[in-house]
Amino acid sequence: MQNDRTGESLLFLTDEQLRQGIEAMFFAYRGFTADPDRILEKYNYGRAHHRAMHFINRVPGTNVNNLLKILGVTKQSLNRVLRTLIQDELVNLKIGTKDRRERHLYLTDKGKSLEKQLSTAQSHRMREAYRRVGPDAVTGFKQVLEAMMDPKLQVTYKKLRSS
Amino acid sequence: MQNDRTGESLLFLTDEQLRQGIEAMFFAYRGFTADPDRILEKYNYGRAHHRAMHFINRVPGTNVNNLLKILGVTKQSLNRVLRTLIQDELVNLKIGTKDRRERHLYLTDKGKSLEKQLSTAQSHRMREAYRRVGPDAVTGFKQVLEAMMDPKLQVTYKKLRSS
DNA sequence: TTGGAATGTCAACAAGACTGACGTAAAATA
DNA sequence: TATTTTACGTCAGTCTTGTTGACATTCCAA
Repeated sequence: MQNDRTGESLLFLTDEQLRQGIEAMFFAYRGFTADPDRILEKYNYGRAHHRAMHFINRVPGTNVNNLLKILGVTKQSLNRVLRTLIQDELVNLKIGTKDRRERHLYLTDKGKSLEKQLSTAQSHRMREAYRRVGPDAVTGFKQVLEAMMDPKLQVTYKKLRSS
Repeated sequence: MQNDRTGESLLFLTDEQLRQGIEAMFFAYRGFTADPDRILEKYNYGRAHHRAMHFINRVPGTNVNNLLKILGVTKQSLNRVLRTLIQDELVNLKIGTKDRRERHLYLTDKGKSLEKQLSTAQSHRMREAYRRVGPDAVTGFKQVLEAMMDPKLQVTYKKLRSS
C-alpha cells in the first residue's frame, strides 16, 4: 500500500506535470484578477485597495496590525491605501475602547457597495469555473492551494474560514 | 440527473465557498512566488525576469511578439527585462533566418542554470503540495485553474502543454 | 517601391512595494 | 511613578514593474 502510493507519486510527479502546474497558476491568476481590475480602474483604485477592502469586509473591526499580517505588506504601504479609502469614505476608523491605541477598521455603506461589486465580478468567474468542473475538482483545487501556502498563512486562512 | 446536478451546485456554490476560493488563491500565490523571489533577490532580479526566463526556456527560439502574448505586458516593459538578461548573458538573441526582423530568444548555459535553480525551488513546494493531497486533488486543481483562465490564455496554456 | 509589420529605444509617469527615521499616544511593566 | 514597549501614522527616498506616446530601423510582401 505504501509502496503503491510511492510508485504512483513518482509516476505522476513528473517535471512536466509540475511545470504545467506552475503555468496554470500564472495564467489563472491573471484571470482571477482581470475582472476586478477593470472595475477598479474606473474608480482609480488598484489591487491593493481591493485586497484591503476584501479583508476589512471579511474581518469587520480588524485593527491595522492584524490586517498587515494578513496582507503581508509594510505599514507604509498599507497606510497609503487606507488613507485614500478613508478620505473617499469607503472605510471608517474607530478608536478602540479597550485599547485606545488601536484603530478598528470598517467598511462604510459606500465601501460595502464597492466591495460587493468587486467580489461579485471575481466570484462570477470562479462560480463558472466551479460549475464547469464539478464539486470534486473544487475540493482538490482548494486542497492543493492550501498545501501551497506558507504555514503561517495557512493558519491565517483557516482562521478566516472559521470566523 | 440534470436536476440533481443543479441542486448539488446550488448547495455547494455558496458565497462562503467562493470567498474561500478567492482567499485561497491569494494566499497560495504568495507561497507560489516566495521561494523564487528569495533567489532572485540575491541576483538583483525580479519576478519579471523569472517569468521571461521561464517561458524562453519553455519555448526556446520564441520571438519577442510571441513572448509578449504569453506574458501579457507591453514590449517596453519586456524590453527592459530582456536587455538586462542579455547584458548579463543569461539570454541569447538570434536574428531570424527566414524573417530577419524577428529576434529568437534562447537561454544561455548560464541562463539555463539560473532558470533551473528557480524552477527547482518553485517545483519543490508544488511537489510537496501534490504529494500531500494526492493525484485526484491535483487533477481537480488543474481543472479549476484552467477553467479560470481567459479563453485566449487557455489556448496559450494548452499550446505550451503540447509543445 | 512603398506600406505595414516586427522590433528597439527614449522619455515620462504611476502604482505599489520597500527601508529608515521620527513622532505621538497609550498601555504595560519595572 | 518612571520607563519601556506597542500601535499607529508620516515623511523621505528608492526600486520594480507596469503604462503611454513618439520615433527610428529593418525588411517582408503586395
